[in-house]
Amino acid sequence: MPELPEVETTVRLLRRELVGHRFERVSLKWPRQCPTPGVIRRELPGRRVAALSRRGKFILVHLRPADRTLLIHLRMSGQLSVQRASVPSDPHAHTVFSLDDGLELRFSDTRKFGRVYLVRDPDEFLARLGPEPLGAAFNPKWMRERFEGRKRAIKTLLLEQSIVAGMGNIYADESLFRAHIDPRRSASSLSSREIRTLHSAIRAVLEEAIEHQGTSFDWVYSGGEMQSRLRVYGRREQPCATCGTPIERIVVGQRSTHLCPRCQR
DNA sequence: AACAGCCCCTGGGTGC
DNA sequence: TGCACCCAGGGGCTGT
Repeated sequence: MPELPEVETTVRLLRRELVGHRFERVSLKWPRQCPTPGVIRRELPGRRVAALSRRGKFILVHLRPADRTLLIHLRMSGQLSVQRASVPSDPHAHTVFSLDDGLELRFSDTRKFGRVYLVRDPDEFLARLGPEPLGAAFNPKWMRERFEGRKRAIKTLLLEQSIVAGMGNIYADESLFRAHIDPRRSASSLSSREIRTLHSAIRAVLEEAIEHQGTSFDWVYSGGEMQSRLRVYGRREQPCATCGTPIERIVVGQRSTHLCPRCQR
């Protein structure tokens, strides 16, 4: 699913249900979902959930003892839920964590792109991620430095997790619309003023999306209301809310891209 | 280093 | 109705 706002929403919901519970067993039915199955089976049982957090699009399950951390990436279609073990499991729940009190943490993932890791040092594991877009380290100066000399489309760079952690296709399109910038523009062509505008737009869009619990789409993620506030994503041929020009859908860097050809330059 | 292109998967939608 | 084809929110890997 899931970009930063949807992952953040997931973390907030799971936090209430998971903190304090103890892992008892792990069932791994799709080997590629977990690159180190032996480590997880050996090290996870007996540990309790101390806290949950998010870094980019990764979910971090902090444990006690604290020398291991469970990391989950939902990729395209992953969903996490906490259920009673007696509730029938859905056929795509390839990874199931049995908890105390008869509960299960289920990782459903239709497209099987999601990943689960148990690591010693999450900071090291996530070292290549860029700054959090809502944190102080993500600022116009950082953006300007990263865009310098980069000829690729600005949209493509916004999707690079080493530049800004957690951006995805929906919110990249929405941010560029709100900044009035054409997603095909070379990153190095942006003026300082445009970078400042884009920086503000990214923050505003993500904050609004978190406030509305993210965007619900298809069968992958539900619960959010942000889809009704999107201005370009998924609105091909519908009139731009600002000028009435039909929204265009093009391909940039092999990703579907939505823009208003009149408002974005 | 930067970048284009391919690949991993499944299932829903569309057009013939 | 059946079926081939296209499409998808992510990201890692390859070769140039």
